[in-house]
Amino acid sequence: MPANVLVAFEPRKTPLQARSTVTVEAICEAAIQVLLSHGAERFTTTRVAARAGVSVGTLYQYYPNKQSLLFAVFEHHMNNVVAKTEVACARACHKPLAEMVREMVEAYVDAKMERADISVALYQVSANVGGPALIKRITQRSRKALESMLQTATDTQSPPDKFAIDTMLAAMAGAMRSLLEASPSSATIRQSRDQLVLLCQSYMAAATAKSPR
Amino acid sequence: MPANVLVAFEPRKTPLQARSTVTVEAICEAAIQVLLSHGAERFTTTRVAARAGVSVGTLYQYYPNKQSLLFAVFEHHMNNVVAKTEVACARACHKPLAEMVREMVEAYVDAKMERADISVALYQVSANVGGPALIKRITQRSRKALESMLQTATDTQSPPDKFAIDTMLAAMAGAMRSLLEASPSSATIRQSRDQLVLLCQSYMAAATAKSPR
DNA sequence: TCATTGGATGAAGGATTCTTCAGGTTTGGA
DNA sequence: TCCAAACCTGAAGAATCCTTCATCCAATGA
Repeated sequence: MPANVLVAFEPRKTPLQARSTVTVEAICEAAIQVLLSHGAERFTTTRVAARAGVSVGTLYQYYPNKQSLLFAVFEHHMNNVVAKTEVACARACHKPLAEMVREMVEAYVDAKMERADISVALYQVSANVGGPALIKRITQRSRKALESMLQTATDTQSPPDKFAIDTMLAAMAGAMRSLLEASPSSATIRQSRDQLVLLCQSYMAAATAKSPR
Repeated sequence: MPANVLVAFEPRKTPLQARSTVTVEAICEAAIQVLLSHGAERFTTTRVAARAGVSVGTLYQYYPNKQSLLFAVFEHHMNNVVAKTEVACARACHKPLAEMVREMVEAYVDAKMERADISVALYQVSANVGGPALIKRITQRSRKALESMLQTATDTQSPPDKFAIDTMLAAMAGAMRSLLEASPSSATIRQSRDQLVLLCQSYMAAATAKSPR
């Protein structure tokens, strides 16, 4: 029951005045910082509030519990990444397969890297905050975007199927995680990104090459 | 400082009599069960002891703290998986590249699946228990085994480099995780395993095809 | 047989943490 | 200006948890 899992994390109330908007953003940002500096184990609502420069009570005015705060940060980050991936997919339609894949992978890597600190921090949390349920949703969105794009490839008749796409998405996530957790130099990032592009390109080509030609 | 991180998790004393060996194994097994049924957040030494049918004090006789228990289970599982992968690598020497990769990937998937419950349970924990440090060690071992194997491929001159191998390992881990967390049917497992084989084969071929021919 | 070492017990101290709520402050419109 | 709504505060209740240690039981070998 993914739905039931997720409703428990809904925010308590939405900020109306400008003041509270600032507060909520400060809380989210503080949450990330606390996650990074103290780890998930010692992630405390009190600590978050202190770092955000507000009192605990304020935090609980917007998030019914600790998990909902974590979930909000998690969801926000994931939505941001998928959104950028979707844009890349839309932009890459009607091109050769290899080019499509490259643009999509690069967009994904860049989106993750844009706030590498958040990405890293959230790995500690995803499992304990309805992560799987959310990841399922996100994967579906990504798959749809990819399917639409791949159907318009100029050099393939039968695009890779659902399973191939899901496998690729999971592989990308894994490679990305390993990269992020190594706190890489920008040179390493470029190199790994190229490797990931190659991986996805060759897999997609192989998953396509079965029937046509 | 991976070394300093890891020493803090060393067990307190090793069981000598048969009785205590049973106890320690019961504790480890109970740890997994508690992890699965209660989640990492509510993973408690008291709960583990209760499930193992011993008292908390007994637990602390063998593990200096909660983390060291988790770490022991984690390490044991990882070592088991790498070991089986290494065996597969050794067995697959002096064969064509594609066959090598297939045997190795299948061994990896099978090893993970053998105790899928443990694999799943540990995802919740790896980040908070010196996981990254251990994973680095494990990755190095795996990489070495793969490098040795790939050098003996009968149909390639220049095997894939360090970066390609690491990328593949990370991708495999990611795909595996996604598979495990979906609590798949045995049909799905076979299918995903084949996809993963194809992914690794095509990537390794592509990473090789650069210079030679 | 019996002393010695290994093994097991579980109540309780010490420390955190989550969350609430009664009461104060600020904002924005009438 | 003034008031209602939005916001903020932070001490404290309630609930866990981690870990220790004084004490007892079991095994082993001399």
